[in-house]
Amino acid sequence: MSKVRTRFAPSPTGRMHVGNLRTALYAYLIAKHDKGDFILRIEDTDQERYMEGAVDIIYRTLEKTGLLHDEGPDKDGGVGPYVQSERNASGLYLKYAKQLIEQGDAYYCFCDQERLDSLVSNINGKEIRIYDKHCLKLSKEEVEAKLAAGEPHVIRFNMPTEGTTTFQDDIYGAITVPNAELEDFILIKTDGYPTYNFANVVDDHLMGITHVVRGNEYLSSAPKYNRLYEAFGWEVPTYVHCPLITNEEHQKLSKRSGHSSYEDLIEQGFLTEAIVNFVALLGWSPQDNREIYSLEELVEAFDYRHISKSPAVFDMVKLKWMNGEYMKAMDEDMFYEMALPYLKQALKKDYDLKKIANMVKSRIEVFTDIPEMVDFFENVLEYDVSMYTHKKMKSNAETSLQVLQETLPLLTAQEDYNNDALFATLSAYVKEKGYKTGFVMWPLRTALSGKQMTPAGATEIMEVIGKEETIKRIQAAIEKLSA
RNA sequence: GGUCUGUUGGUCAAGUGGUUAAGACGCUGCCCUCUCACGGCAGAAUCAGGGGUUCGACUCCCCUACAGACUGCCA
Repeated sequence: MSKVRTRFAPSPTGRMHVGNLRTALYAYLIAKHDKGDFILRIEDTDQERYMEGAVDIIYRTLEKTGLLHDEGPDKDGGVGPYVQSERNASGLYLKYAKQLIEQGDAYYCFCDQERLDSLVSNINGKEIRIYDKHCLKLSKEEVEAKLAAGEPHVIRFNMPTEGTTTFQDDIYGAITVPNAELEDFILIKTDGYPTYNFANVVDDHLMGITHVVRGNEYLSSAPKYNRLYEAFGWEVPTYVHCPLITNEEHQKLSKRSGHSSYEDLIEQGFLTEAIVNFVALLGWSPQDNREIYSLEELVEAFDYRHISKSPAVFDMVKLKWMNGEYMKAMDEDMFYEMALPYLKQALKKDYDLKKIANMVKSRIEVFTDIPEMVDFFENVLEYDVSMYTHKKMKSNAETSLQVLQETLPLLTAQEDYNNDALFATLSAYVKEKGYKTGFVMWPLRTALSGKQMTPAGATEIMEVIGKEETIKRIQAAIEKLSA
């Protein structure tokens, strides 16, 4: 059994879509689970869609997610170059295409756009175009003459019009398609670049790829690759098609849906580890019931035969939950460091931010939750007096006013403003009066925050904002309640 | 329209002829509690429909329905 070699072959057209990320992840896991090689190949044959900087995004994303490649443009493994435009520059694809022409498996096509458009038929509002093998009928002399005259042309594969082609996918099983459906697809474009269909097959073979991992959207076109492999007499690799990831409407994730790319998710406050973990479980599940997996653990547990066939909805709610799990499990210092920018967004004064970070740690799901959760430390926003009424605490505006008036002197006399000391003082008051703790704490917390809920209790808030500010806020609340 | 693929609770899913049909997210309720969150406990909710095959089908076959993908000189 030869060493497993998988590849991730993205096109540099923009940010990395989560579907792509998962494909990369699965390719990586399949290779690494068997101690194989994971190869990065850049498929930049589409000059129109090529985006400056997109290659860097690919490198950066793989680096950050830990999907480190063993071979690639920056790591020669002996089967390079690993960038298709560079491979094309050496005439590689043309050479193979010409071989096919000589064998009669491919032919030059000089049809222009106008003629191609005349082949379009409209069925139920959809444009269907089937090439009619027009140029296959050209004589060798005619072809030579057109070539010599420099006429624009493409090279097409000569597909049989009858019979069927079957290919084997390790997830979906045998898939058979009528050859008439396969069409004479283009191998080499007018601009001299190979199409994805062609470059893919040639490169996968030349690079010794054993498992081709790709999205399910290629499933129906896969049989045409078999024809190509057959024509070349090459061994067909193992195919692993991954189920689609869809949005809530069960449609293929689009770039417009907001949660589509890895970088978008990072900007939305998610952690890389959580994204990788989550995406791994979309279309694959481990043998046990565990859900939290590090990349290393995924490598260990991953068995691609358990990849499912049906599409999976990308559920932001569950991603958030998982992200929250990672947040809670995170080392305090690390969390503090990552939360800092978000804390500073809302907090300008001098606080013990480390303390606030810890308050928030078990309460947020994404970093972007932070600012609005802590903004009350900075100052109390306008709130309604009805907030003092709490059924369970048995408090209302009147009782609250009384509690605030009675505790104000205690808090004024209090020197030690740490949480425990404050709580002890107030507890003594509660006990003396025979109240319930919440009956006293609710109005205090409300007065201090103006919020229905806060990431800290009344005394913790006092500790953070200090005596002066505490007194000030309680006085303001008394005034508000007296009015 | 054609081709291909899929269909277990709202979502992710386990399940491969005999199960009380796991688990997770979310939801609801309760407990804990200086609010919320965390944590703990409990609960509601699923095999698309119809035919077969079989002693027995979520599991195998067929049909229907629905959904999605593809149908580019894009990948």
